[in-house]
Amino acid sequence: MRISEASTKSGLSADTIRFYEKSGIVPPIERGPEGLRRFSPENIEWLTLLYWLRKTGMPMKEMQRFALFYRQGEATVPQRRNLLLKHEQRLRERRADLVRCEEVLAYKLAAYDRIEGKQS
Amino acid sequence: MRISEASTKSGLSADTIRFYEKSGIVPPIERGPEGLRRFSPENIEWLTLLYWLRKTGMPMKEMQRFALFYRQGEATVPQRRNLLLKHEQRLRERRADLVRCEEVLAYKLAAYDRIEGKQS
DNA sequence: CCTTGACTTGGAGTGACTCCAGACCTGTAG
DNA sequence: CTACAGGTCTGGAGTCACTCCAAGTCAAGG
Repeated sequence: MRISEASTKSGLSADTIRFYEKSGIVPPIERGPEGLRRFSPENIEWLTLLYWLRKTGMPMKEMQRFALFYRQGEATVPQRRNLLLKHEQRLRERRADLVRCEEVLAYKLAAYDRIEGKQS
Repeated sequence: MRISEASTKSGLSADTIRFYEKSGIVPPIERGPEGLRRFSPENIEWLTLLYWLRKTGMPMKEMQRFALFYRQGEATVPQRRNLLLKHEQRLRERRADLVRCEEVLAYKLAAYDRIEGKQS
């Protein structure tokens, strides 16, 4: 399949996919005889994983390391597991931040309610 | 108090505070006779709120609008409330993303377990 | 044959910082 | 009194992770 379909299936924009390929986060994609990229189902699975990792804040450098391990085959599974575990940790921290921010907002909104209550 | 203390109390770096002042997200801070910024407790409260808003992904443009309303006084409380409610919505979406990503990671980690199980 | 539309590349632009050079005070130690 | 360290100032360059654009190629439809 071509880049637009790969984009809708993975969630990444066509530009981002090309950019990731240039940066080595996505392996060089096969090309058809006309020079267009032809994506395999594995490519899509990889892109979709990248979509979630970046959406939840994994930095590019870490994605690059992850991609490097991925290209080196199954021997690197322990390293890859470590990277994912580290990211899980990050997710927990982010969730704590969200909860903390919700509290701050609730406090602010309550203050607004008091101000508006006074006015009316 | 001066900028380093404002930084540790709010969580924003001194550079970011200066950058926010240039961008109008923070009102112009009072200066002492030597030209150094002197932060009031209100300044700190505002910076701390900004710290949480940006940490949870509010874009700068929205912070600018929020700051503009803030400087226009209590009459703009309804608009400010709307912005915060919109951000609350964003928080919920982000939390859903985190949860979804945790599922994806759990699935991947389980796949790694199967691979390693085969090897050993 | 001509147009439409998806795709290609390289490069410029954007958002939100982050870092740095060089200058200026202020306070302490010698 | 001088030397030096520490904190702050400004303006501007650098970074990260895209995002958009111009100019070109190609394939299919009318």
